[in-house]
Amino acid sequence: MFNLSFIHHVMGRRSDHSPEELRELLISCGHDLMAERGFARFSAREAARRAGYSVGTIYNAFGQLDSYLLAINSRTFRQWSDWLEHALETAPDDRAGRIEALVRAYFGFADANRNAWMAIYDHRIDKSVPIAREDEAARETLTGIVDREVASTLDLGDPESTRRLVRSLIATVHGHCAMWLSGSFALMQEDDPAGQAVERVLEVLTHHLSRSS
Amino acid sequence: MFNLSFIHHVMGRRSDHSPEELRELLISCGHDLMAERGFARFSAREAARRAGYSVGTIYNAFGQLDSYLLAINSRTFRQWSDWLEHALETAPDDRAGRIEALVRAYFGFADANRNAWMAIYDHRIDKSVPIAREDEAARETLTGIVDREVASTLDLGDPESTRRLVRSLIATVHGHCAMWLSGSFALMQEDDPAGQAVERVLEVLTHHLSRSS
DNA sequence: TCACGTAATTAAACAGTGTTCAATTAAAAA
DNA sequence: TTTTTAATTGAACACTGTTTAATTACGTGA
Repeated sequence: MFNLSFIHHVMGRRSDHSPEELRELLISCGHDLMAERGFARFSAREAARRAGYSVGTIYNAFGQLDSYLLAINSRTFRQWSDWLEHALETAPDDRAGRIEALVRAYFGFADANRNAWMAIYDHRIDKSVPIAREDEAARETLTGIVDREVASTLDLGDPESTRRLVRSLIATVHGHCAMWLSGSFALMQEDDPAGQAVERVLEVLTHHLSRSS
Repeated sequence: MFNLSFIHHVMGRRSDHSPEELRELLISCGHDLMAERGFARFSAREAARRAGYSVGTIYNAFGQLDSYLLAINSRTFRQWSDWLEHALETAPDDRAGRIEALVRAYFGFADANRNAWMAIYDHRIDKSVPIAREDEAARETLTGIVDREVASTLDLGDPESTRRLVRSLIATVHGHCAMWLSGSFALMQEDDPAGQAVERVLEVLTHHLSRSS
């Protein structure tokens, strides 16, 4: 008969990666692929291939594709938080200066990581997908930074009001950033969307400062 | 031989639809499909099937898929503009009242047409795709409405400054709306994002009104 | 009326995708 | 060493978008 021994399959339990290492490896390769291709052209097969595994391994490690994508985006969230913290370290000491640094860093990260950043919002998950504790934490860390910064600038009587305002300001900045990267602002011939966002945020903050004093 | 005459193909030029009618039919079916499935699960094959044609006809009529999707989203833009105009007709006569009506209608349309509305932002086109004049017009009509309303409320000396502010306010409202429909606000326990957007817009407008008077 | 050329329409082919699953095999346990 | 367990695979399935050769309805000219 024919000799088919040259078809060599590496399978079975492998000791070269522990379960945690494997997840880490897959997330790392997936994140790289997401960064260079973007969400629409992301491929689980290709991500697994780059990690030296096949598709099934992703389903093994994450259960479903959505959980894998969630984990990839969580990595982006953590990088984003680090980026913001780093920018705040070298920010001027006055209130407006720190807020401006924060907003510009928000834009800066999105600009420097367009595909990965947009993937966060491209990935729509419905409620049936369980969100791991660590994925939730990665997202909360980001809003936590903004919470902290705004709270040190602005102290409304009710902490709940401050919380709502912070969310609203995040949405404001997000809107500018999203429309910028989607090209809507280019059509509108606005060349400094970050600057506009900074102005809006400061206007709103001064409005609430004068009200609360 | 076998009698295969029961396999009946309807092809060639068909007189039941003029080119314009065909485009209209495809856009209509595509828009319906987009509304019920959303961008991620949209299928050109299925859209063509519903129109009674096959995929190739879409490529015939629109050249490339991106142009077809652009046309579908343009329909959403026109419906959106109509929705806003209609809301403004029954709005209170004072300035703040009209602005609030506008913002709430912005949210109202997005809420009532979630999939179609999100598809506008889900569809990323690169610069190589030519944008038809009518597609551009559909988008300009929407910003035109906001331009008009804000201009009647606020008259900064420089018309260019007003234009930039209007874009920024659109981004502000868009940010709130996008984060709302993506579920980010639900996680943040904000139950009236439209109200928050209205407040931010009015705060910014009053700030600029007091500056210019 | 009939043939001809044009243009609309199709099915099929191609290279991908996500998802599932039986088969395989490496490693751990007995 | 044998048995059990669990990780890994490739193939199968039903879909995508995109391109293209083949088909055929239609308008036109003779």
